[in-house]
Parts: sequence; C-alpha cells; structure tokens
Amino acid sequence: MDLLIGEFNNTLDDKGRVSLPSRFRSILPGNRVFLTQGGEDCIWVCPPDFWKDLLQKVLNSTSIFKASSRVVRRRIIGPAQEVEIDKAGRIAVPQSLRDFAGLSRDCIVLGQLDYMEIWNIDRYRNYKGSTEAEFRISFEELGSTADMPDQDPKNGLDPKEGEE
Amino acid sequence: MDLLIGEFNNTLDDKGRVSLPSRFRSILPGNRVFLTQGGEDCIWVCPPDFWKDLLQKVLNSTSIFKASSRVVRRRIIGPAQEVEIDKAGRIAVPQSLRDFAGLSRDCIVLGQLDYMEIWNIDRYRNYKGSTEAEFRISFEELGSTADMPDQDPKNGLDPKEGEE
DNA sequence: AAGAAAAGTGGGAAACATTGGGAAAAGTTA
DNA sequence: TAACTTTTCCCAATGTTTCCCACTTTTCTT
Repeated sequence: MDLLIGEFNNTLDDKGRVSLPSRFRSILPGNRVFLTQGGEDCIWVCPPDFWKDLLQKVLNSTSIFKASSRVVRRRIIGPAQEVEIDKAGRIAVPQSLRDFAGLSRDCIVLGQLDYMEIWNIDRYRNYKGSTEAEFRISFEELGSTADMPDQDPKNGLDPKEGEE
Repeated sequence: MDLLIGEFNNTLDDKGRVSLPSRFRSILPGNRVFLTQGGEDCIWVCPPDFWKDLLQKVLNSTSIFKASSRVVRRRIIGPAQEVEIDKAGRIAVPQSLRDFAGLSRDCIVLGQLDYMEIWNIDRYRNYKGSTEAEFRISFEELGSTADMPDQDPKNGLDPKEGEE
C-alpha cells in the first residue's frame, strides 16, 4: 500500500534543507515535488500528479475575472515552487515558503496519503491542541453518517495465511 | 470465533517494541498492521482490512479543501504508520506515536474485536476510573435500545479460560 | 512433577536514515 | 572584473532502526 503516512520530526538545517522521510521518498515518482502554501500554516509538498490535479481543480473553479478567484489563485498557485530532491533525500525550502510556515529548525513532516505537509513544530502542536475538540465532534459524526467497520466482527479477520 | 479480546499487560522495551499477544498474532492475517492515534490517548493497532475501511470512511466524508476535514485527516491519517510484526511477535512503535500515547514501559494491549489498542498503563487505569460513571449510564441506555438474547442459556457461555 | 514447548523480553551488530559541513559552481553587486 | 553571497553537490559523522539470536518465565503435556 503506497501511501504517504506518518508524522516525522525532522529538522531544517542552516541551508534551508529538510529531509523527506525515506519511506516517502521510496513512494514518490521521480525526484521533483511542488511546494506551496497549504491550508493553515503549513507547506504542502505535492508529487507532480497531485499537483496537476490540484491545479486543475483550482483552475476549473476560478476565473481571473472574479476577485475571490484571484484570492485563491494568489494563495495557492502564485507561491508555488518546484524543487528537486537531493541525493540525501532533502529538499531546499525557498525562503518565501519558510517565512510563510514560520520554519526555523524543528519541523514536522506529515504524510497525507497523496501529499505531504511541513510544519513548524510549535505551530503544529498548537494546531493539534486547539483542534482536538473539533476532531472529536467530527469523528463522532463520521460514525453516524456511514457504517463503521466496527460492528462487523468478521471484517478482515481470518486466521492467518495472508502472508505477503 | 476469531476475535481480538483480552487485556494484556506487556512492556515497551528500550527500542520501542511491544509484543502483540500471541493469541492476537494467530488471528491476524499476515504480519503487517497499521498504527495510528486512537480516540483518547491510545494507539490503535489495525489489521489491514480494518484500516482500509477506516481510511475509506474518512476519505469519503472529507475533502482537502475544507478546514474541518483537514483536522480529521491530520489526526487520523497523518500520524498513521504501517509496521511489520517481527519474528518474536513484536511491533516497533514509532516515536511520534509513543509520544502521543505517552508510552514508556508498562503498557496495556487491549483487544477490541477487530482492532487493538495500546495504552500507557497509568493512563489506562485513569481512563477506566474516570469513565466508570459514564459507563454505567451508557450501559443502562443499552437496555432500552438493544435486545439481548437474555433468556437463552446456551448463548456464548463456556465456563473455561480466563485472561491473564 | 518433570520435561517440553511457547511466549515475552533483552541485547549485539549490521544496515539504514538523518544531519552537518566542506568545496565547487553559479549568481550578484559594486 | 573582482569580491562576495548563495546554491548545489558530495562525503562523512552521528543516531536510529532492523535483523537476528539468546535468555527467562510461563504454560502445556505426559
């Protein structure tokens, strides 16, 4: 299952570089990713295909004639940069994006299935802390809008065999 | 019936490894599980199929364009990790999840039918203690919503075997 | 009850990941 | 053009994880 998951505590060095977790690297196609300002205070690190989709979605639903559209485009598309992953598995985060996300040294690299996020560790903790209550409510709601695997005992559990 | 049940008092060693109870291992398909931040302060240990269902459920009802969706994804999907069960039946719990659950040495591994939980033993006791009242109320309420096969003597009762 | 098997735990050594930093290359400024 | 800063490339040191084997305790069998 090739998905970007996991929370990694990496560091931005003096030259503005951050390691992408090696598990992520082994999943990424090629050695280029797109960075942009993400939701909240983080940087989104997008594999090319994901970036294309994101771009497409934004373009399809915005127009240069609308002020609100320009807001979105200037926030997501404008600040984006394509960067290369070096041989040690790091990317150099451009200054403008470092500023946006408040990156200094300790960072969190977070897998989000098909893209990644980079956070200043303090902002990340803050965010997690201040959204925990909201999470609990939303998670409860998930349980009522569809059937959880929870209540079906034979779900997925069979005696052994399934080696891979 | 092959269900994950039981409360086991295992230890996290210096390298961050915990034994999964052998009864659990014999039920799990394959030798990989997914770990993530669970409800409250524990780690959820999910067999692959259970994980897929959970993921599906979250993905189907969230979108990266919505802030509230990102809260849920960052709490459930982001921190998740796929780990392998080693030849001694242990899993290595990644640092980020150890931190989240406050795992140090004494842990509780808890069967939850189709998934497991790992708790810091003190937090577990605390949780059990502080939720006992709530349990009593909620359990009473079951009486009005769920029909028990109350009067059927041969239902599920075999005298033998206790946990540790 | 004794022996055998299974389960849980500990630890050494190799493999791997992350980080730091030197030196070359490229770009900027005066 | 020379001096300087920034970026890129590469190698090395450190720290962490993985793999494997062994010890101890518990459970099961005879």
